[in-house]
Amino acid sequence: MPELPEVEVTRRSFVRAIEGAQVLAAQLGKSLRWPLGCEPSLLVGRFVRTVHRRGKYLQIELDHGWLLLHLGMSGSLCFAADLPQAGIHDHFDLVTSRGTLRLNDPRRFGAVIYLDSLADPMAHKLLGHLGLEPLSDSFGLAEFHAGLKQRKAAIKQVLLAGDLVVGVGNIYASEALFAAAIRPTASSASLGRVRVARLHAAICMVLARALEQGGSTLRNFSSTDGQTGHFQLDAMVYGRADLPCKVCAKPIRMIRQGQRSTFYCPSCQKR
DNA sequence: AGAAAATCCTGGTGGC
DNA sequence: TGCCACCAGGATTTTC
Repeated sequence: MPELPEVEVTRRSFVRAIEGAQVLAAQLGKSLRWPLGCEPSLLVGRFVRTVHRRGKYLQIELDHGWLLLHLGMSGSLCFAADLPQAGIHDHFDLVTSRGTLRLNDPRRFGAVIYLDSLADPMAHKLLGHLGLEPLSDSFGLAEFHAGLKQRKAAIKQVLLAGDLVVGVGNIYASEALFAAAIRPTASSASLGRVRVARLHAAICMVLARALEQGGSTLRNFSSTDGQTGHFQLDAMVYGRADLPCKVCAKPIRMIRQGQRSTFYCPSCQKR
């Protein structure tokens, strides 16, 4: 399932190729999470300026308007000159002069949304509340600490919520907390400066490493050129319930927090 | 009111 | 083999 590193890997894999392309056609398959917001034919003739990313959202900047794109939990994009006829799970094609950008999304939790040029894409309700970008300079330790202090929920759930820091999904939340030796159930506000600094560094490290490695692929993520990532090979705790901790050999524990599974080592992450 | 918890969407997978 | 519970990200709704 695409998390931030996967989304960034996807973006990088086609941004250069699609910049400057002119839209020749747009086709919608089955409906996604939300309606596109315009007739697909409205996009024809427009030019692609570039592709940005905010959190797990990709923003295709056109010469007139924007396409906001989310991969949900099973979405993937491919961009190629020659694509076979759309398959059962292909739900959006943006045919351009440089190739076709295709969204494949079996579970259809993903979305493609058109915003007209008057809209400020950052002000859109889906983006407006998003937190700091963990891979950018804006992810400051002081700001992160201040945000953590005003939330009482379990640290794992604060990370997951996305309104303080984006892109730390279920996998990376468990991994970052392990790397920082912090128990996922610890109250966010209870974390002192030293542990917050450790967590901050861990989030940066875990995401940067996943990005270097081409994103994680717990199921079937692949970037648009078909390269698959391999983060799952190095997961320290995620998906390893009852298996020995790679550091201390005690069994990894799985618990549920807010309907989500969390993995941690009770010995390495004592509080 | 604001924070936290529950719910919902879909389809692949694994257990029986 | 067929059925069914389960799981996932995150917006939305409900509860506290």
